[in-house]
Amino acid sequence: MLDGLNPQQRDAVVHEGTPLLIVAGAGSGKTRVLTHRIAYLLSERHVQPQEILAITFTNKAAKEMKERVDRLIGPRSKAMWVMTFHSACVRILRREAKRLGFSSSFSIYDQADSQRLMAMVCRELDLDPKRYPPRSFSAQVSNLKNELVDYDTAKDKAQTHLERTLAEAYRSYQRRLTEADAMDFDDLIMLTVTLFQLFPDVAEHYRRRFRHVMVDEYQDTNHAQYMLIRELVGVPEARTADGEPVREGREGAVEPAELCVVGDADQSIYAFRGATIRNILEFERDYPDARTILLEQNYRSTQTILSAANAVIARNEGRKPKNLWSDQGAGPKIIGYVADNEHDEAMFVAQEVDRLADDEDVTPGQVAVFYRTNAASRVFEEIFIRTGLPYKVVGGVRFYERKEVRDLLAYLRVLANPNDTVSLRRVINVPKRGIGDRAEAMIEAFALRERVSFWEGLRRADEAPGLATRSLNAIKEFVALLEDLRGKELPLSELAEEVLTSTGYRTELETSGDPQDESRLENLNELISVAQEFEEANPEGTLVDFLEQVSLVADADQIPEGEDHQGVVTLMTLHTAKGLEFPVVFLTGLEDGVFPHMRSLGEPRELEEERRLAYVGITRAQQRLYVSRAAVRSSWGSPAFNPASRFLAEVPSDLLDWRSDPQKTAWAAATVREPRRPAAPAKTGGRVIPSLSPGDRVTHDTFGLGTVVAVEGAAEKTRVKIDFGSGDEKTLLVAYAPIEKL
DNA sequence: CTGGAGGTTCTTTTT
DNA sequence: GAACCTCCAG
Repeated sequence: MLDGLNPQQRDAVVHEGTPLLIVAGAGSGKTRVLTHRIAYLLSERHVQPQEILAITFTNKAAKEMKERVDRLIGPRSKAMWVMTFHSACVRILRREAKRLGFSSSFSIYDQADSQRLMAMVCRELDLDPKRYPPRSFSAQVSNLKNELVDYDTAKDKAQTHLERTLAEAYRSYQRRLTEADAMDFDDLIMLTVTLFQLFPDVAEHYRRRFRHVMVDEYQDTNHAQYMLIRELVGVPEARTADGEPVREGREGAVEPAELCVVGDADQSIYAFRGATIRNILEFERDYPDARTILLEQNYRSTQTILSAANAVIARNEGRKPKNLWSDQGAGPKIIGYVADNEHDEAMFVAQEVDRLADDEDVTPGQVAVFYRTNAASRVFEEIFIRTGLPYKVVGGVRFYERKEVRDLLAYLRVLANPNDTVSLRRVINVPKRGIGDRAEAMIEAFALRERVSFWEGLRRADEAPGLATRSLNAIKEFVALLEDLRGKELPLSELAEEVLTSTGYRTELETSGDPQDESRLENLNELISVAQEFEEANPEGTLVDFLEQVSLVADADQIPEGEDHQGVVTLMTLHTAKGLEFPVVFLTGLEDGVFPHMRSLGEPRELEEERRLAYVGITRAQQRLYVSRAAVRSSWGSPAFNPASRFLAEVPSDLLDWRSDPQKTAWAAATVREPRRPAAPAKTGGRVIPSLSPGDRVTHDTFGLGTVVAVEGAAEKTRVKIDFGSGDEKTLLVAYAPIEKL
């Protein structure tokens, strides 16, 4: 059980009695430690499998952990709970739903659903979408829930008119959710915490059951998840989201469970969804008798790659110093490439993958391409298709986010839960059946007045005033259709097929002239085969189970499986890449404004998060790392000239081997981005903005002749430092300064 | 009620 | 350059 572990790993596996924090640098074998720890608990410490709860963030991580434990100890592992935060909470909530006023087959709303619902609520409250954007409201409510703030508290805390409006929308939104017998992603966590706090007997049940709680990627937990862990472990002290200590009234009736968390503050990249690095930094304060074990030996990458990663992350302030090391030798240098534009960059990647296959025995399956934003995947797809390179884009416009897929799922959801108003209204006129906005509004008003659900309103449509006969007939037909479908006792996949046929959805797509409809049909068939697979894997599975699984899939769950990733190049965002490793990694789009992202440039804290993202990206590579940037990149349809990413300069130059002359495109560094709308920047209108790089000679209207010393900043904010002789250097905004290039 | 024209926003990152 | 909204004619 302890074979092949280094001393620190061994300590972590056998540690006993007090809370344990494993600070696991990238590639330091943390999954190995976790799985061995579980196996050790079972075989040496006589812990029962059902007493173990191991929590991860993605299904993929959970699945991998489960498989590896299985390999160590065999089928006994089945009784353990190894799952994501969200699945674990759903499992608990389904059992106890009644206590919170939900049915056990409640729907789960993803981000798109909750945005739709929030849009409905905002319209109902008559809010001007310009001043109160529903998307922003939806995001803010999500943030509140991540901090366990309910709408009453939000209302009490509200200072401004905007905050009061938000609290109002929050209340209304939550009421609609409950009426629809639905929970959003954030509710899954928050309501589980509420459940434990409101019903001590439920909390105690789970505390008695789970004597060992393990949490992976602890640096990515938000406040709600932090509290959930506290509740599960059963420690009476906790703190609020603001860091204030609180002591709950109860004393633990059950001895606290043994807690073991694994994480790495340098890989915290989810602050935007409420993750707080404080959870890991202050673990020792939260759990006073905690032990911390550091894993610094890296088994993944060459020393060159690690040195680059160490140098970059060292620029972040206030972090605990950590130095990854490897005994694998230096390996090849990091290769840098400056492309003329994004097409050139993608072409370079494609050619390099080919070359590696020919010269270095590297297969496409060993290669990954990372980018900052999903939108960047397009160019790679175009070029890879043209060059015939096999690839798979992970995430992006996800399968389950496609319109037709959501439509079919919405039908299924309505069949499982008639109160699911968001889904019901989504499909009420899809395909077109003559129930328009007006008819829908009439029904809504009627349902509201009669205090019945929207579905009930539809069923009683003949009592609703103001409906045109034509609309009424259409509604009657629609209701009959759904009731007929609901009455059918069909296996899942056949039910899905039946929905497509009886609604006319399939016929509509088949007979339309739109070439895109062909791929829509393919997607629907794909969904039906997903349903078939589900049936085969879960003979007992219900429609509700299927819908739940579909709601909780993550991007990372779709990564091609196996060591060779089925022979294809894997393309994904840096966020999705966390936790993975590849022999060859291309880190693309290293431009200020792209990566680090434009919106982080002014914010030191966000910039540090971008840097951690860079650290995550670099440390995915095992053997070879490529870094590339494009001098010109079109975004939003118009070209942008971005300077080199500051992260490139943070990689020690002796580790980097530039494939092309960086001077070649240096001119672009200082070029001002083309104005997006010709009218917008009136001040610069008509004037030719000089593109400058260090060494250029310029003249200034008042300061006279000078030499460019440095260029910094992006786009309109590009500043140049110019030496006008006599020792005085001036920093000027290129866009406004009266300078001319000589 | 539908569909097309025209305008607007959008891009961080995700369970 | 796509996906979404709004407005208006038929």
